[in-house]
Amino acid sequence: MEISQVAKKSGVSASTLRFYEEKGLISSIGRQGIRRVFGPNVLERLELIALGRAAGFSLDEIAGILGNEAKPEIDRELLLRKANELDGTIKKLTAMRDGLKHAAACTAPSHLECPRFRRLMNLAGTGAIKGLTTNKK
Amino acid sequence: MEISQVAKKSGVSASTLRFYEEKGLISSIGRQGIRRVFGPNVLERLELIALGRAAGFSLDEIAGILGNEAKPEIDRELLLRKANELDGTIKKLTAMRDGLKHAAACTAPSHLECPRFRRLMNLAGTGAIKGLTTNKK
DNA sequence: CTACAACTTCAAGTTAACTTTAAGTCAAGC
DNA sequence: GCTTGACTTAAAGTTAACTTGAAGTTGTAG
Repeated sequence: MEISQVAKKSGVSASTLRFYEEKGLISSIGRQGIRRVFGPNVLERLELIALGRAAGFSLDEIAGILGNEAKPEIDRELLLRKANELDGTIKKLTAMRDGLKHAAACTAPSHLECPRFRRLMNLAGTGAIKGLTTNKK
Repeated sequence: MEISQVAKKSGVSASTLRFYEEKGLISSIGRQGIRRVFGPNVLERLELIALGRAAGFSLDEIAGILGNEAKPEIDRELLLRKANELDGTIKKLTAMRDGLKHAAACTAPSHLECPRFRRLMNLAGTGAIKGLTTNKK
């Protein structure tokens, strides 16, 4: 497959594919003239990368995890650690969500006068809720 | 208070405080010579900013929400929208976590042969799980 | 044969939220 | 009166994950 085929099938743009190759995340099976040729397993690999990204791994981490073997064996302990990390994130976000919902419904004249909102502010201020972002767009 | 006092009390570094001021997120009450002087309500303001960040607002969004009034009144509908957004994020992360936990425990010889792991990969690949990041460090 | 779309490389640009650096100001202590 | 340390500004640097741009190459359709 040519790069545009891979792009179309995977939903990953050609420039990103080149970027991923440069980073060692994927590799082409060879060249036809100057053009990259990819094997079909690159699609699986791209799904693994997407999975890793969704789980919160950086590209560098993913490169380390997947290695350069065709059939990567992923460390189960690592998965568990990441699952637990996600668990913590989920708990914090849940506290956040509940606090926001309350604040939206609260009858206090100002949010600043709502004790629950204050608690939430305090939580956020102390950094108890940290390391969370939702991407732009 | 001088900037270092605010930094110490809030846990926000002096350079960040200047940066926030430049962005219009906070403001000093005046100057003593060349040095900024902050009023006590800047601390509350910083907590609100931290709360907003934790909820996934960008600094620009927060600036828009808080305005430049001393006692900001925050749009309840906006809070609710953000709460719902968080709800979606939580659901995705939960699916993710469960998938990872399963994959870690799964007895299939390779993750690639576990149907549940494949489903997870597919989810991530289609972008059903998207717009999520956990910050570095 | 020639045009053209799709590829190629390499370098530089983008965004967010800061941090770092260089050069300067200023009040206080010795 | 000089040093010190905490402040000041403005500009440049940082990081991640890409995207964009410029300039060149190639297979194919007409």
